[in-house]
Amino acid sequence: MPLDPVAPPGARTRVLDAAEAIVRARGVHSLTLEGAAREAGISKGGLLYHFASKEALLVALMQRLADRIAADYEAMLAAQPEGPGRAVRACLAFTFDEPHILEAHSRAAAVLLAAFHHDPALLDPVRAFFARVRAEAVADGTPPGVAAAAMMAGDGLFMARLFQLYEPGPAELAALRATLHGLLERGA
Amino acid sequence: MPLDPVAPPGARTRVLDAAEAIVRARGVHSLTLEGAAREAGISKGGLLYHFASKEALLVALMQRLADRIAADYEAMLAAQPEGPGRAVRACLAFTFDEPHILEAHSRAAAVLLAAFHHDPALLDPVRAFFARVRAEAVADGTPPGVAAAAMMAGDGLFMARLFQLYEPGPAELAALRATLHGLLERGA
DNA sequence: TGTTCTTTACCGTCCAGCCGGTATAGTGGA
DNA sequence: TCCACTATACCGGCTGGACGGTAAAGAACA
Repeated sequence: MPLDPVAPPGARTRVLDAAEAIVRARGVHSLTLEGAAREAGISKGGLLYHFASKEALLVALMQRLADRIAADYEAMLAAQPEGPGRAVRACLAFTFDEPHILEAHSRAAAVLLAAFHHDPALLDPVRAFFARVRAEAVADGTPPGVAAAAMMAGDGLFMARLFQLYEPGPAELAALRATLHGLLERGA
Repeated sequence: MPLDPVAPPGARTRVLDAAEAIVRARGVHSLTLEGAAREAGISKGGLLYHFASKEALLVALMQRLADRIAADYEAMLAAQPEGPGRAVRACLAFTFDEPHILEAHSRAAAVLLAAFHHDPALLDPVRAFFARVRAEAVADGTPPGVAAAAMMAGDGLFMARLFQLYEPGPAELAALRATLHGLLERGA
């Protein structure tokens, strides 16, 4: 039974997409079950058939996000040659070298915010991801200061976008990328 | 008629403090007018006398936060010798060299989150602050990549703490600080 | 006919904002 | 100095709406 590659998404997926879109477009506080259901072209009761509670919906959203992040990072990591700094290089690639990741980031931000608002514990998968990457960077042989600087700069950029605090232009972005790579190669 | 230097704070201030404390301790969603009023030792009606709406309360909270941030930064800036990299050095001092600022950061995080949740536009004062610091760093003569790296790393650390994603140990923190200062002095 | 999915209608709770009222401290005559 | 009036600060009950969640009845399909 081959899967139709362009099968229309099921109600469950549509609900997740809708919830994500709402949070992204109109903020955390406007995510309601009724709104998400409407956006997904389903009734509220229908939504609650798939997600027993709002929390369950957010957990599922968070799970999907964590899976996607992990998969993306895995791909970045695989593309990096082995050797010191590998994990950090993967992070930098994550931040600078994949346009479609920017889009993913923006959606991640929405989910992150919604989850944190509902219950900080929902971020546990993300915490686990960070712990893993940070541990890899150490095991990697990257000097701690360098690893921290490069990865946190990426996080800072992410936060700036999350709260729409500022958006660096292409030139600044390129300079930042060069500086961080220089730091990593120089090793201090 | 000299002002008593240790006069008990007025109701208005108590309400702001209470609201801040609630958001910080129990999250954005548990901030209610009634709760904030109770915590401040006042009735809900009394609170609404001082703040016409919940939004007004959040605006005031945000304003207070922005003022404090600006004042702290001003102090850091004044303490730095003139010359290239001054603004960035002030940012680093802000991030690493003032223990009491850490405390302030933690409170800032709560307010920031609450404000963003209610209405992203409430962050405008913070956006203005970032714009100013970023402009100063450029006018300063700091190479763009270096300025971006140093400041964004600080922001990343802030975000990690905001969402409790991770907390670097003292050694990592020291290494990070040294790396960023090295970067700044080297100028690339 | 049974299972899966979906709808409609409804309940209970929570909370922002409203409003009528109270008390205390001025203020301005007379 | 007494009185009438007003402003400031605060109280606490109420209500209307929003929203999470429930329940029971159908549609689609095997």
